[in-house]
Amino acid sequence: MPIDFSAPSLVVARALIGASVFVDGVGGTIVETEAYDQTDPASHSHAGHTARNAAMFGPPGRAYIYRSYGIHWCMNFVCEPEGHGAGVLIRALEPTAGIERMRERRGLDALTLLCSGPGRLCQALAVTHELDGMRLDRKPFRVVARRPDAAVTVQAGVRIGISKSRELPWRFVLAGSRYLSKPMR
DNA sequence: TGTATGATCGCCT
DNA sequence: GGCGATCATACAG
Repeated sequence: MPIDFSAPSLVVARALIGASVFVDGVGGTIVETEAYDQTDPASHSHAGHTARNAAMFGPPGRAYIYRSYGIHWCMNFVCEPEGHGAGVLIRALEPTAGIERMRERRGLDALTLLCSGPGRLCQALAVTHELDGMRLDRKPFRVVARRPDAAVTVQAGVRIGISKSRELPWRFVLAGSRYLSKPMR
């Protein structure tokens, strides 16, 4: 069953734990996500439509990619019906495919540092603004839902690196994963 | 193991 | 002019 990206970002963020994402065949299992939507002061979409966040207000099932701190790229999957300004930030992967290419791009050997953080995983998967607004069901993307019978334990907690709406438990992780950007407290 | 800092882009006030 | 949905490095204890 494909993932229903027209669902609320909280539902999609939870459903994505244990799913997989690949860009040109390089990627792995999603182990950490965060939900954002227009009601949320921490979201880029909160203040409305701008050139940067346009993809968030477009159709669901596409990528929203933005530059973070002027240096890194971060990738979201757009959710909810078109115009709602919601998305899920992909924060960490467990690498499973194209690991040598990730190592070259990251200049690192340590498996746990290749994709454990939103900026790191974009560098490892060569994600840039060129993919902003692109459909997730077309090349170069491939998103594979977790198996319905998969035994995954999803843990919820507060999001990382934000100053507004800090208390909302909108971060989701695969319990016990070694590949998180930070351990769940 | 932790705290501090610089890099540097786009949007906002 | 200020501030991030970050990360790597430098240093202290």
